[in-house]
Amino acid sequence: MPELPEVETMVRGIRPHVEGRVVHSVQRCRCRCKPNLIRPSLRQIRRRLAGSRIQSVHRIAKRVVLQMSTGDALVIEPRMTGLMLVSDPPDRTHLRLQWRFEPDAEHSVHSLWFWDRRGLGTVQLIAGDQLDEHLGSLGVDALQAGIRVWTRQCAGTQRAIKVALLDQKFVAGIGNLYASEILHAAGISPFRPADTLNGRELTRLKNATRRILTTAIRYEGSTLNDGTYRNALNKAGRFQNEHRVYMRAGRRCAKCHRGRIERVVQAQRATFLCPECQK
DNA sequence: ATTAATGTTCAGAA
DNA sequence: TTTCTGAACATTAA
Repeated sequence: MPELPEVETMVRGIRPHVEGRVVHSVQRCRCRCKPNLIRPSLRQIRRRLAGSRIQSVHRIAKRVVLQMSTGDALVIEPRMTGLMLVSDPPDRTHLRLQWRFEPDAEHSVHSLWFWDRRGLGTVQLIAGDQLDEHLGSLGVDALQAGIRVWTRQCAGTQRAIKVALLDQKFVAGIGNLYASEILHAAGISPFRPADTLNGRELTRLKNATRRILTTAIRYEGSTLNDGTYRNALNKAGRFQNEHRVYMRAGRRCAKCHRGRIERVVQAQRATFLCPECQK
């Protein structure tokens, strides 16, 4: 679930509690932790983090980045079910990592937590000069992408536009849920080869992307039926109530009132669309 | 009681 | 070079 709006909500939620804080200690929680959770070793992370200050908190695509005063960056990748929390977690058994802060008169929160039910998420400490290399060839952030970027990227691939939207090198931050919602809002069929979109459609795609993502941020993301996604205070998001196609197969299209929403599979992922108003 | 489905990323194959 | 496939893991629904 954590796509761009959910990760942005995490960042905004933890920022006031963690910016400026000095890390006192880093604890691995008592759940069985997978070997690929953290890099480098916990010992090295402790050595390089302890006593250093969190300078700022950013979102880069679907990652949370804690910029440390030492120049190091802590890059958290929630993947499927990871959460950043400053309050009680959904359950204790899936807590993975805890950062304790030095006591501070201006802050009531004393810990930051990484919680992850499925355990696919990662936490990596990256030296400052290696951050760009670590993030690799991420595309332009979906909220920043202008018509020039959309035009260039779409011209560069024949893949179905829905499949391209999931490629973080194409444009960064969109995941499976928002890809369907964006294409529906833009009135573009998910099957269209990206390089067949005309200028008018590219403009609609750019505008729909910004509108859907900013609205989803305002609603603090989507919490699906499994209830996994939560904001930093363990509260559910509200954008799931605004979905027009995602998980709505068989229901009438709320936009054109003609078609019924269909579920198809593209690149082994579910795609939802209205065959009447997406062309 | 198996099997399918679910959000993401990446390595390796086609 | 680009695109596709399966695996990493946990949980729920059918």
